[in-house]
Amino acid sequence: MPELPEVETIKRDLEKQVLGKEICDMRILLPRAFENLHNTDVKGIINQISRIGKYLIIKINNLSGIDFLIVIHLRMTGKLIYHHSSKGFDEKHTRVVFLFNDGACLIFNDVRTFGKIEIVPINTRIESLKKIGIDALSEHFTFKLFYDICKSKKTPIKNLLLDQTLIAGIGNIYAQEILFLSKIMPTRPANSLKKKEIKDIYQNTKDILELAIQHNGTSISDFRRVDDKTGDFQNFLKVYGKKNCCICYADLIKIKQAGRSTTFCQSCQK
DNA sequence: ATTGCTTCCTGAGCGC
DNA sequence: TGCGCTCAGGAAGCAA
Repeated sequence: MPELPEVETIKRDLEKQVLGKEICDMRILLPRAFENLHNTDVKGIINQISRIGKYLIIKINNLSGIDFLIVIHLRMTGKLIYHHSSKGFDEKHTRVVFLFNDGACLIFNDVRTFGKIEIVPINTRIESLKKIGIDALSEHFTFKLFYDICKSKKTPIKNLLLDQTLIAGIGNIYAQEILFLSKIMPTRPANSLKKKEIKDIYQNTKDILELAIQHNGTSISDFRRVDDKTGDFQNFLKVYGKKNCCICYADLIKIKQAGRSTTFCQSCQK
């Protein structure tokens, strides 16, 4: 599932593949893939691609009207695939197709249909980004800020890491990896953590997200890059989907937290 | 204010 | 082979 490193990988791929290209039309196969579909007149040149948390933001320079943004959240199974032709690709689970004036296209494919696209004129409030917290790789995400967030919440540290209104970008895979590397039990109330422990979690968050980006993300099941290739970081995971601890070989414990599975080592994580 | 449960959705994997 | 069941989970919406 695309978390910060996967979305960043897609962002970088898109910068190489579609930056400067002109969108001339859009095919909608699943209308509910859109958050608020007011304007279907999606035409213009892609002149900037950015990311905040797990959101991808594509800025369009509209030649005959107001510039706008295409804001995309891939959720569980969403993919953006570039295809050199607007024909001949696998139509299964294709929800939206952005057509370029050179005949190529960008396909939004999404098996479980949880992904969302929002198209908004520039300088308007983006509904989906309204409540989002600070990006985990932003320079403004400082240790002091993270320390204060932890000290102000008694929720389990894993739930805190997953709360996008506090810190944006961490999902279920990386939250577990961060806590394993930090040797912290995912169930620990955030405000019970010592300064050194918070420091470790903070540093591991930055380190693992950056390392995962270097490996083009984690392809557990559905994640694919824009050219349909997989990332590599699944080969470096230490707890997610594992049965035994890679340090002490003990059986890993699996529990549910906030409706999502958590795997951890009872003896290595305190 | 805060926390936690339910809902959306499809395919993979499993036991029989 | 095929059926029915469980599981995967991000975030909105709602309830406590």
